[in-house]
Amino acid sequence: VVTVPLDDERLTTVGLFFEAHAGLSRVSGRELESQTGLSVQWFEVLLRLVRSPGKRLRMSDLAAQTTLSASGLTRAVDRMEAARLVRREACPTDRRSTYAVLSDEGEASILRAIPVHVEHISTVLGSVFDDDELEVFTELVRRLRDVTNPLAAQASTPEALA
Amino acid sequence: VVTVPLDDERLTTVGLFFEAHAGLSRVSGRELESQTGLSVQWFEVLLRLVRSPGKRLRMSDLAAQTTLSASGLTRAVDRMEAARLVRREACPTDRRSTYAVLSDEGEASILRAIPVHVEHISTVLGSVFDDDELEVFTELVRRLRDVTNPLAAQASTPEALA
DNA sequence: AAAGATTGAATAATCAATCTTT
DNA sequence: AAAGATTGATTATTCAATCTTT
Repeated sequence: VVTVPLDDERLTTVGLFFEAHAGLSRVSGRELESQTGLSVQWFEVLLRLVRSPGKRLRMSDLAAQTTLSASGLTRAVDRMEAARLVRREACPTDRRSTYAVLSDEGEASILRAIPVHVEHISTVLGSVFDDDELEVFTELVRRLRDVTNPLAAQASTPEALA
Repeated sequence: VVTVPLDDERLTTVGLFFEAHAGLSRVSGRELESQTGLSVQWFEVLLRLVRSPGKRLRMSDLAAQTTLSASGLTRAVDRMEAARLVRREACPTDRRSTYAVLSDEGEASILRAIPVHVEHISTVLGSVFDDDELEVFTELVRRLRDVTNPLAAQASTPEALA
């Protein structure tokens, strides 16, 4: 008798979710990298910065909004600074903090990359969902995000950007 | 005039999806690791094996079914073999192939871990979705998975398991 | 003491090259 | 030549420890 649920429904949901992520991540990462020279990670960072007031964000806030840890972000910003996409600036009001600031090159780069990426994911999502389904999917994913990743959720609320 | 869509709806969908994945992965990874000593990756591998006929899978098939690349899987199986959770066995019909085979310890380990993990993700999913929503979500995610990760999709069809 | 950021050391992931078998 | 698997070398990620500022 099988007493362990090898095929529990929620286990399946999570498994599919992880597989979908791995697939989408691989596919859109390849596309993005070949078309724009940006990795998914750099794209994420630059996108956060270009959307932020003053095109800057403190290192710790940027880490909270991406998939990177604090030290992971430090290293990533090192490399992006070497590539002239961002620069570091001291925070005048709290000398513990450092701002990552989008450079002109970084801005040009992300503004070039966004349409390419949007075009690609539109094709993918368009081939999977119709408009209503996309709306439902987005809403359900948003709720899952709010619960599992409250830091990211907080970063995108209007108050947090004030 | 802003000509680049910084807030395209599908870009938001994908962003939320990635944030949700990062959150769920972190949260359930921590829980799984602390409760069972298995990383998400090892859990995935063991789960695939325990579900497979003969509790074994060729290295290349196992790689296709997980988030690991071929060489990534080789390294992971090295470590899991050292931990006595799996062993390698030669394939009698094709000497290029190697089977990764679940050991008794590996089986005990995954059978212990599954209920813990199911319990945890049930709590999370249960706090986000009601039953109908979970069903809708699962179906939409499945379709996204089928398109973006056809290898994983293929692995779970009945024919592929025959 | 705690927050913010960084670093060193260890661990893991990836790419191309390699080896064997088909 | 191509498939299957592995290895070496490089790169990236993580953890704990460190340093400065609050």
